[in-house]
Amino acid sequence: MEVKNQNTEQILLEVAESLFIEKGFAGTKTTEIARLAGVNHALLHYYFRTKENLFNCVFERIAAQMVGFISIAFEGDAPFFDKLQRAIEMHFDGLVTRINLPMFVFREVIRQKERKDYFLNQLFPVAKRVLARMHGDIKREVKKGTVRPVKAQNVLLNIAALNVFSFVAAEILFDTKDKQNAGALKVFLNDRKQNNVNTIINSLKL
Amino acid sequence: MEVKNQNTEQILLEVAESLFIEKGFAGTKTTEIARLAGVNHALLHYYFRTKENLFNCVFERIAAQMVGFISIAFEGDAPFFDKLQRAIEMHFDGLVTRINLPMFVFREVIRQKERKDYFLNQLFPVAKRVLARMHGDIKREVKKGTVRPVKAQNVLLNIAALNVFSFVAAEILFDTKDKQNAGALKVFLNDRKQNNVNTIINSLKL
DNA sequence: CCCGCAATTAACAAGACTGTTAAATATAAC
DNA sequence: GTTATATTTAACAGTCTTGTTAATTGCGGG
Repeated sequence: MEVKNQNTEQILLEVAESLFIEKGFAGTKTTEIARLAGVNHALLHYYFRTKENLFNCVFERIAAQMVGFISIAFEGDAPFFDKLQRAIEMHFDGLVTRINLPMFVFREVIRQKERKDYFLNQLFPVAKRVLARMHGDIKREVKKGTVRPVKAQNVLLNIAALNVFSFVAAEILFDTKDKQNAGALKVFLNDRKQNNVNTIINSLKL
Repeated sequence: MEVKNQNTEQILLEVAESLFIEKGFAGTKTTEIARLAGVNHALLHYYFRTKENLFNCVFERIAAQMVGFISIAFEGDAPFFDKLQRAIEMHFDGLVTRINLPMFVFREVIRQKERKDYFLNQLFPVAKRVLARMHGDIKREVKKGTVRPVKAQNVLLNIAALNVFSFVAAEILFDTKDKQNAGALKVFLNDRKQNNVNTIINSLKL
């Protein structure tokens, strides 16, 4: 008999997370979660009562991570374009570690209004702070004549679009689970990271 | 008794399409498709044999549409930036009519390797032609010193990223089904369209 | 050692879901 | 009108899935 006490709950959460991310809510079966976690499937209900409940636990963890990626550093008073480059690269690198999180969040956020509201409520304070800071920076640079007059909101969306889409494209163009493609994938992502920084900065420069 | 002969198959296809798009493959039940189509659920199997089969029919129709959006016009010899603007706007407008298609395709393409291969095989010839033409144009402009040296592939991905993400963001920020938001949604999308054109063009201009 | 509680298990219940079948009905051809 | 064929229906079978329950095991405190 193996030792499984203590952290059965954690194991279930981890397996559930990876399955939910891969297959979505409807595509994931609680029996499979239990099987892969190596525990009796009644235990899943013992700890989490319902599938929906378990999913919410998983979703909250992931939403927190996603929001974390977005809180791109915009503090300090380094030159504007340096800060911008650093922010884009940090956001991009954050996504590298969890390639398929954006897809997951989009898919599941759209599925249910409460989930969307929850996500947006997590997101808003963070986004607001970043936007405020970026807005100030842009205003200053515009006055100096070094940056085009643009809405901070659009810059933020552009960064998110270019970065996130790079990973969605990667998932479609490569088989991200197939280790054989690791090299080509890495080259592709590096090229995209460089491109995203350049595209944003060049689109702003005057 | 209502008259339902003739186009039962079409009705099923249409209902199936809207449900599959909304809820994904696993989230859609054949019984619900039949119920919403107002036909006996055995008919669904009579016409399409299996759920998988029905889904494939739906998917092929949608993949064709998606690829159509991508075949952004790059013919003729108008000035480069005019062609670029037109292409971005056409792609964007194509998506407006089917806001939630990109999400659907991404979600389902990732789910199954054969589906991904099918989609890529549809996509490649179109993308190749667009890329070849764009590559020629960029080369010419670079020689003239009017455009930065960039890979056509990256420009294409940037356009797709900015446009597609605008709709994903719209789906998250607004309730696209709620008619009440129609006004705000329209404003948001128009702003994004303008932004996407400007961002791409300014990022290329020298 | 034993009491009480948490963790675990097997068995089961109820319903959902996909797909089949055999019979009934409509339709078109002759 | 009869026959052949396409369409439609109700009923059902089998499996999958979620969730419950009651019994069992393990374990720490007294």
